[in-house]
Amino acid sequence: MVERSRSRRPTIIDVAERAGVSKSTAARALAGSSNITDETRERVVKAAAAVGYERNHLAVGMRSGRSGMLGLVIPDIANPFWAEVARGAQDRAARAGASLLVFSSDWDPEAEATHLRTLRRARVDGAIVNPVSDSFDDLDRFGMPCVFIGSSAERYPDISSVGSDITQAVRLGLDHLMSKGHVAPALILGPKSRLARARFLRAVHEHFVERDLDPGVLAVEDGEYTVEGGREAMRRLLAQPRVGHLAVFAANDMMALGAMMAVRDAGLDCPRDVSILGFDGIPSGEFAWPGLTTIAKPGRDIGERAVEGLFDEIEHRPEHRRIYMPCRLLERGSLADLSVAAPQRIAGAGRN
Amino acid sequence: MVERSRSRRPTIIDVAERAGVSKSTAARALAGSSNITDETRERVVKAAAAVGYERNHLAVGMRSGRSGMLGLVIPDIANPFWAEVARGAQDRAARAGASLLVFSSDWDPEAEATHLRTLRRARVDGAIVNPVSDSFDDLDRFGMPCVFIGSSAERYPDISSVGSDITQAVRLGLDHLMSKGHVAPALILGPKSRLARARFLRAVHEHFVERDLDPGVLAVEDGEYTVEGGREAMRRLLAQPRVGHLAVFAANDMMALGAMMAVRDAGLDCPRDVSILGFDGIPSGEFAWPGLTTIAKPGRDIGERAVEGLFDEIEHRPEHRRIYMPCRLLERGSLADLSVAAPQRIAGAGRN
DNA sequence: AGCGCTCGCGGTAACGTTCCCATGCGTGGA
DNA sequence: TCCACGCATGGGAACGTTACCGCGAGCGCT
Repeated sequence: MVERSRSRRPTIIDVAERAGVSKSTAARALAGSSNITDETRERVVKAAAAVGYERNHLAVGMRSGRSGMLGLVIPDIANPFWAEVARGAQDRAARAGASLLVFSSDWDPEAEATHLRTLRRARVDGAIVNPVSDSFDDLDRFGMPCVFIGSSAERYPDISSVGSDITQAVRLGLDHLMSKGHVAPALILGPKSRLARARFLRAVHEHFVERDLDPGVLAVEDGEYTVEGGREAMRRLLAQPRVGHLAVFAANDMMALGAMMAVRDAGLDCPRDVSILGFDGIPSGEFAWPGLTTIAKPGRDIGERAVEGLFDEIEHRPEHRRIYMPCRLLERGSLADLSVAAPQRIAGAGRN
Repeated sequence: MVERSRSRRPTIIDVAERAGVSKSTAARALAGSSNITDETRERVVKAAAAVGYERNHLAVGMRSGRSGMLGLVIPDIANPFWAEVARGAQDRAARAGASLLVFSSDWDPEAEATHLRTLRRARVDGAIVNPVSDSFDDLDRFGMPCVFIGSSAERYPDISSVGSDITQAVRLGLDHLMSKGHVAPALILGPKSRLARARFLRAVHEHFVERDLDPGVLAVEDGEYTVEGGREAMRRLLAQPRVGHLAVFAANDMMALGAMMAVRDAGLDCPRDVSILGFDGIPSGEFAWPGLTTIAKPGRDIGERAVEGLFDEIEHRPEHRRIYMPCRLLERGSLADLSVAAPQRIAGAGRN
């Protein structure tokens, strides 16, 4: 049974005294390292258990310069994608015996700066950051080993980063759309200021050019990365004159769900009249009706790889690698199959 | 401009030297405390800015016994409800200048114990825990100020806790159901082992008894707190003979969404044939079709209050309070209104 | 048998901070 | 004019840990 003093947490000195050795010996025994008699080690370990000793990581950190803590600064932990990233990072860190300090920046550069300062003061060994601003000059604001997550990381060639492979994801999506007979999907994209938008668009263009198709014919609508943004974008799309079935590739699941609402608002049916493909893989897509077919980003894997990259950075193995994690297709019900079901419907579909 | 040494982070001694004072004076100046000439203080502050000094919280923690960090152990940060709790806790902690160490236990008591040990070693000032097991004996495993979250906290009278007010939530739900003409809803509850289930059921009974109704007539199905659990429970419910419209009150939104799927699987329509009321307020409910009417738990508020309670605990203001946060109704589209549309249907409704 | 090496252990310094106490100077009152 | 008090500052210890160095004993090799 553990004797727990009411007043003070036991230190290694308490352990040493109880074991009848010096604190150096006790430390060595507990570190499991070299030059210790098995008998002495056992005595120390027993004493440690008896007094309920638990190594003080603050003191260890002070002495070694390693706190065993990592920072994670993401836009919002309550956002399902970022929660997945956090979960992956947390699991990977825990497996390496590290802890994770989590902060949400709410897409606010000032909050981000505050949190980074807090992390530096806490002497975290390094930080994983999704930079909220697409452009900021002063990389000194980090002042510790860092790994970036997301597309905006591209702007900082000196910092290694982990993100999803947007190019692969877009190709996956377009191929799937084509396999279902949707040759020229409309695009619902994010704000022009965001780097991810350019990446998405570039991938679409490449894919079309490779197939000798003209990407110029594609309708494009921009919006905020929100349900409302997608809803409005879809409204504008539906207001345009068109022939036949309408297929939409949204750059974000929230927008896709918003688009789905707009379709319903307009008295149309998804997937009968409009097909919608999302991008993210958030859980809500599963419960929508129809289920949202989407390209899922591997949020958890991204978090894990970011931690691994951060360890590399901390150990001064500066691979400075830019890692793009592959995405995968989540096929649910929001895409009509124009290719097989009813060829005659292709002509007649979407009479509106 | 900040001079940042390649090698070493500046300490208070660097600041003191640059300002031409002793480290005691520098510390006093930076602490903003007593007995310092304005001129000296200014010189120190300038020197600190010049060398880019940032107080080492590890050292502060060692010296003061306060690390400025709090622990949060929840089942799964990737679960939307817990992510909300984490967000609230994080914001409240940040407002008090504290950082949050987040861990996911995955409903595994062993993982929970490991994380608590890690938190103790990190010398967090306290921890917020959702105890995964409904019963565990050894409260010593905490060994630091603690606040519990959730129903299972009820078993530990010595530890203050924060949770949602299940009684109020159930009444709110039942009142709303009755106002829509659903007098005897079927219940989809969690596993019998969970304390929350008993709380829920007790609240239902009280509510019925107060109205001189017999709670014995209510159909009850149990299941895991998952989509699949809800789906199966609903399947069993639909297999029972019944007359008229079926109303269901699920103890959890995931189960409610699963139930909605089962309704669709059976070729029925929600809310035309079956009304479903959920409990949690997860975002996915908004995107389901129809939108899930539900009782929303104030996850964020719970996280905030838990941190406040933890501060009380740390400051030895042992209020030992049991706080129940009120829930609110989120009205969407999954409930049929039998009271106005077709009064004659009420007679036939919910006889089962 | 003697020398040297290895091994087990103890002592001490150092990490960066804050707090307590001492010191010295200036000022006001008797 | 002298003493006492207050205030700004400096010096040192302590928080708990680990790394380094040194010492003594034992053992093996020449």
